[in-house]
Amino acid sequence: MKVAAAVELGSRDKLLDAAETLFSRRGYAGVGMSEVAEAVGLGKSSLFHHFRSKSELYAAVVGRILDLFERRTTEALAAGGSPALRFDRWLDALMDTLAEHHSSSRLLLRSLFEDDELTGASEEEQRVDQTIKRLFGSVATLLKEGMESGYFRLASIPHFLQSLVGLTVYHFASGEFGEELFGRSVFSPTLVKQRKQEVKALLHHGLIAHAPVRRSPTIKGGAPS
Amino acid sequence: MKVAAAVELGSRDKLLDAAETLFSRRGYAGVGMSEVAEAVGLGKSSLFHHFRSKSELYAAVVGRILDLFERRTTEALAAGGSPALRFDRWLDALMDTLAEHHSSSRLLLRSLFEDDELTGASEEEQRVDQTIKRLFGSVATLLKEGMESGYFRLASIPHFLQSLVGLTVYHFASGEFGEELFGRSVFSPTLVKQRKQEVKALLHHGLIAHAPVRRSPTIKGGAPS
DNA sequence: GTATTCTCCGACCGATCGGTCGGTCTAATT
DNA sequence: AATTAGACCGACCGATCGGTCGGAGAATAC
Repeated sequence: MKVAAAVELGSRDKLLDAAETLFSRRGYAGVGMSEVAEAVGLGKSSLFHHFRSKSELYAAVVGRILDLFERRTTEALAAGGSPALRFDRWLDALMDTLAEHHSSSRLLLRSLFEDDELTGASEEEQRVDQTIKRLFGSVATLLKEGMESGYFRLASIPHFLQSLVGLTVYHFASGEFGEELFGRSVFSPTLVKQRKQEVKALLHHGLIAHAPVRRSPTIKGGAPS
Repeated sequence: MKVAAAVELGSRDKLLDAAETLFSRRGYAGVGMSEVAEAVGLGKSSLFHHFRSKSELYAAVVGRILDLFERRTTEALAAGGSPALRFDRWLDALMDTLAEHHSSSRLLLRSLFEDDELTGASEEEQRVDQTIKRLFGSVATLLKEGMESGYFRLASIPHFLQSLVGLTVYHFASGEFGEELFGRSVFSPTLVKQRKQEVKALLHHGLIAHAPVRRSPTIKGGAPS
């Protein structure tokens, strides 16, 4: 049985890693099974030894990163504190995870907005759907508590959720376009830190100034191109 | 010569329409040329009569909706007024266009976050890139003016742009997931109106309450599922 | 020692991929 | 009437698609 030193990944995990990168970049249909196998130096038949079908491989990839997000979310929410504190901790955890796991944003975005990448029938795919629901459900609960406690403005919770996804996941998924817009990778440490600040500032103050502008924030970046 | 009544679309336009729907749903790699042709009752060879290659077809589809967005943006910005007024008009135009043109959001999102859907070499694809740059450039200019005039809070313009895309384009691209979250299609008139209000409220006040909550907005929707 | 299990592979399958080719039919030009 | 040009199609091309099959090689179990 498995004794395996921690440093050396098994073939299965290497395949998952390679598939994750490829699927995140080109989507389900854009990646071939032989391509995934070759990426880790295996034959296509060996890939089919570890995963029975392409859809199973994809579901495994998505399931893995979804589990990661759920774990981080649970951690951030489980540790106590006011809704304000827990929300802030969750937002940090979310953006840290998106930032450190480069392919996660695109994979997540794809599974949110591509309806029929998978048929949605197989067991593992249903598990993916359920995980997403649970994830959004626990954040929704947090938002509700935050509103009841007066920390959040009263607003539509579904819209709130959509806004949070749009503000965070999309940004890290914007890849080359984002890189051109900012002049550096969206994953660069300074830019990640900036994004956190900008999102939090937006959530706190909006983007439209009220009355006299009191704060004198550092103004960064100009028009693109 | 073309006399063609306005009601009957030429084969080329019908192909573009069909391709737009299919590409928006399943992406470049996920759509076959024969599928596009069959969708309008033509043979594959006839499709290749109108478009020399698949990438040319895709570029034509994306170029067409991008031109629409540029036209609407130019209209909204050209009509005079304060930066505040012009921004508000542009935001309305953007979301109206996203709402009425169902496939546009996904197509736009894909061209923003899928780097290598196309090779990026052919002329038409470069034109797409340039249109995107021009579009974002003119909005960036507006934001800059708005900040100088004191209407907008001072913030990073690239981040501001990313936030706007995330708040608007993603929402309309969220398809089935959005439908499940809200209990109705994100394109339904009431939901479109709601989204406009929510986005504007977010831009004006953020999502975090300050001191005593003054406004008493209609609270809509609860936790999903 | 042998049986079992795991991992991997080469060869192959039918189907579909993007794309080509030769040709037909129709309508406008001359 | 003859020619041209555009729209369209069936048949076909080589390549690649997801997936199968039988077996090789090494390790573990008994």
